[in-house]
Amino acid sequence: MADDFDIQTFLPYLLNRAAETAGQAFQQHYKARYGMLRTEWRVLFHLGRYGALTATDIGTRAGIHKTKISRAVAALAAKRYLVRVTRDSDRRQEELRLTPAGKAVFDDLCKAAAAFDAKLAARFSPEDTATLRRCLSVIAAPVE
Amino acid sequence: MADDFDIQTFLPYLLNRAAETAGQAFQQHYKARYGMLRTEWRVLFHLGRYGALTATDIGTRAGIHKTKISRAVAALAAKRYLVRVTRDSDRRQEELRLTPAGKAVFDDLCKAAAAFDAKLAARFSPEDTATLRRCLSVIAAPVE
DNA sequence: GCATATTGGTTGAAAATGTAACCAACAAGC
DNA sequence: GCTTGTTGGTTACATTTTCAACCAATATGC
Repeated sequence: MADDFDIQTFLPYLLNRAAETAGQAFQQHYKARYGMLRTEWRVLFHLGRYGALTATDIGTRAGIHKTKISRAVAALAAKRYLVRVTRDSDRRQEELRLTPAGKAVFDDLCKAAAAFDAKLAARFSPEDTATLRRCLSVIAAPVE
Repeated sequence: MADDFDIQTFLPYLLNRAAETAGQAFQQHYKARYGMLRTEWRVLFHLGRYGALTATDIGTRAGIHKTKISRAVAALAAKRYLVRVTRDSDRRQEELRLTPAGKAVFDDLCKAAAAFDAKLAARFSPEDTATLRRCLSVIAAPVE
């Protein structure tokens, strides 16, 4: 029977609820202050952290579908947070680069993110936090 | 500067990616086989596990907004997986009950869920899995 | 060179979600 | 009784997401 199974401990359910709670709480920073959507913040982040990338690069690294990237890039470009530079080597590709304004937002959000992360992690012992991050990385990685 | 912060270890990001990977993988069971959405599966689950509840009850327990519940209940009713019984004590409330068909789907999905969960958990030591579940529960709980 | 397939990225329509307004049943004050 | 406020639940509309079709640039086979 199904009585020995409880959704309260079901990992996909727990993961989703935890992700939603944490995500909602952090979204304040990029949404309220900069009117950004989650995908926009992620794209911004990747560019700030890893330098100029193409849309496909970001999609691959972050596991985001290209249509979502495309729209996030358009939104960020409209906000003047990034510029697109068509590559000479292959004129289909465009390199995305943060503008100074985009870099400033990135810096600000990184600070907020680091603080937020620290506050979350502070609820557990360092060992548990490390275990948590490790397990999450494993689960997030595409199945073997 | 923002160089000491990496999104790869940022908990909201990790949580979201892990939740998405796990959720996508499990969704096969309820989506492909029964044409259900995630909220539908959750509502079904709560009814199967905890007996007759009202829409508001489920929303409170699962942290789902009432419009999502409302639509999920309508979809489940259309599939004849549940029936609504207006309460005499308060005719605004409707008790939701699984039909035999709904119960059968619930049983099947519980089996699949238990197997899926076991497979996920098997990637870690029992201690780490316990830590993972505990941390996720804490994070998922509304902030104090 | 030319035809075909592939890749980077965008666009449009359909599905799903979020927000707010809404309706009916109840409760409280008077 | 009548007004006002609250609650359970649905509906309408705007925003997002998803899916498929699409266009242009490049690569491949001949």
